[in-house]
Order: sequence, then C-alpha cells, then structure tokens
Amino acid sequence: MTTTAERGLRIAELARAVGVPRDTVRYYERVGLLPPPKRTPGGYRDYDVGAVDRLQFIQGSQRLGLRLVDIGHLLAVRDTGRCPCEPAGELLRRRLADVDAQLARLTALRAEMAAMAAALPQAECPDPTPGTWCPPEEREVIAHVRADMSLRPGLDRLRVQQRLLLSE
Amino acid sequence: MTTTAERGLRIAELARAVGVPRDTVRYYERVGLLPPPKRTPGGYRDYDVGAVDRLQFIQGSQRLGLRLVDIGHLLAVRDTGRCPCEPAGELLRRRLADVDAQLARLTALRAEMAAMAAALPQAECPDPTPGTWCPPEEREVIAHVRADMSLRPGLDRLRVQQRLLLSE
DNA sequence: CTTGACCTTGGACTTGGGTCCAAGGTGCAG
DNA sequence: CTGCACCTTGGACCCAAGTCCAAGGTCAAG
Repeated sequence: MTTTAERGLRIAELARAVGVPRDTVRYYERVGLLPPPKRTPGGYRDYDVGAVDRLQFIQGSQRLGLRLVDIGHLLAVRDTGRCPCEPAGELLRRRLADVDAQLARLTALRAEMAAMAAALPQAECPDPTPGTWCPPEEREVIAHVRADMSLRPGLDRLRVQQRLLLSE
Repeated sequence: MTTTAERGLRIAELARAVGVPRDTVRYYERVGLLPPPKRTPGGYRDYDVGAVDRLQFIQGSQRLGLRLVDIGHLLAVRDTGRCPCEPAGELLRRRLADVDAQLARLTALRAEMAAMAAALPQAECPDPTPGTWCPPEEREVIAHVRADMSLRPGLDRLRVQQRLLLSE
C-alpha cells in the first residue's frame, strides 16, 4: 500500500494559498461555506487540496459581486451535482441587470459631480456667508445642483452605492 | 416688538419635511451633523427652518456618495464661512476619480459576467460531477473565468463594491 | 381632568463580513 | 525536555448608518 496517508493542509497553509486570513477560513466554516474538514488526532483542521479550489471559488464569486449567502447556494448546487447552469445563469443574469443599473446610476452621478466640480471656482473666491454655500454667482449653480440633489426621489439602492464610493 | 416667538418645528415635522425617520434626525444630532437645536420649556427639540435646509443638504450629499463623516467636514466649512470651494472641490475631485475607477471596474465586471452567462448552456445540459462545475466543454470556459477571478490581485476596494452589487 | 398624540432618554439591536483575543493544547526541532 | 510556532475554542468587537424599544414626560383638545 503506497497510500501514504499524507497530511493535508493546515489552516494557515490553506489561508496562505488563497491569500485570506486564517480567521476568514474559520469564519467561512462557521457560516457553512466550507465543510468542516477532517481533523488530525490533535484536533487540527486538516484540509485537502479541494479546499483551495473551493476557497478560490468563493473569492472569485465575491469579486463578481455575490454575497456569501448566494455563494452558498451556488456551492450547494455544485456539491449536489445537479446542473448548476440554470440557477447559476439565473443568478448571473440578475446580477448583470444590477450591474447595468449600477453603471447607469454611476454614469449619471459622474456627470452630476463633474458639473458641480466645474461650477466651483478655481482658486480665489471671496468667503461666503456662513450657513450658505459659496458667494452669490456660484450660489445659483450650487443651488441648482442642490435642488437636484435633494429633490430626486429616494432611490434607496443608492444608499448601498454610497458606501462603495467612499473607501477614503 | 413684533418678535412673535414663533414655535419652530418639532422633530416629527422636520423629519416629515425631508422624508426621513425621526430617529435618523436624532442620530444625525448624536453624530454631530445637526447642531443641538433649541429646546421648548418642556424639553422638546425646537428646530428653525434652516434645519430643513441642512438636512436636505445631508440627504443630497449622501446621494452623491459621500459618507456622513465627509458630509460633516463639508458642513463644518460651510458653517465656518471659510471658502468651501477649495475643500469641496478637493473632495469632489477625489470622489470623481473614485467614481471613474469604479466605472472602469464595473465595466470590466460586466464584461466578465456577460462572458460567464454566455458560456452557460441554455437549458438541458448533463449534470456535472459533484464538486466540479458544469460538464467538460463548458468547464474550460468556466475554468478560465474562474482562474481570472481568482488570480486577479487583491483589489480590496472591490470588497466594497460587492456589497453594493447585492441589494437582492 | 383625562385622553391621546407626541416627545424625551439611553441603550440595545440590525446587516455583512469579518477580525481579534485569551487561555489553553499540539507538534516538532534542538 | 524545552522552546517555540502553530493550532483550538467561544465570544467579543469592528464598521456604517441607522432602527427599535421601554419608561416616562409634555401638550393640546374636549
């Protein structure tokens, strides 16, 4: 028997292999994305190479904008061996629509911001009165933009978008 | 003296005026976006009409993708009366760059997702083996996309973007 | 005066995806 | 055998931007 019961990956090795923190791997296990691995006699997690694949899949799916729960669904169908194309396609198509909507919103946003930026004077402008915004001439432009800003109906989705724009 | 000490807005009135929950107004006060208003003898918050303006400004800025902290900075310069054009312009230009970067990423993402979706067969496809993903022919395409997905260097910014794509 | 709508507060809870910690166990080289 | 790196666990904490709650106070109408 040459079945050398080769020792799989320890958690740090797996984590390093895909470039995530160890805690994240444990977290994925906690939330059910990674099945509980075999354990060494001492209780250490003992992953086989498939785990690298799975973890990479999770990472990739995340980059495609899927939430962990959705990735979980995807993994579930992948695991059962039923054709994943239907649900995966469904998911992808929905996300694609989202991305398109997002692109449209971002494009509009970009135009708006560019307009605002253009409206702001280059350098020396007299200090405005507190509580207002920019001296008279500019004020009209800004007021326009502002009205535009405040009157637009509540696209709650945008809330989500803002978070992303931010990053610092 | 015709200074009729007219009663300002109660919190619910202010909130209704701009279409936010009462709690949000209090929250903004807690985090320093709204100054603590006058109080009625009974301790009720007593807002003047300027608060509507300020709250609308906050809402508008949020729609432009600013975080509350950033909006706070903006409001601070607005309040001090120093020319806001410089910092505001700075902020706007940075955000604009972010939006551009985001647009680029989203566009790439869209292409990638479209490719994936196109690669998925329409309907009847043989069930794949568990743990893999789609039958052989498609598998290559997917594998390619997947490699692309997993090998791309860690643009951590994307993490933020994902959140946004999600909405459900 | 009573009723009911409104207001006050501090604090806890939410979502999503982690991240960190302390106390203690394991594995292996020297 | 010692030392050290690594592992285990449960649980607490983080961010953002709220949201909800209970216990109690206020105000205006009837």
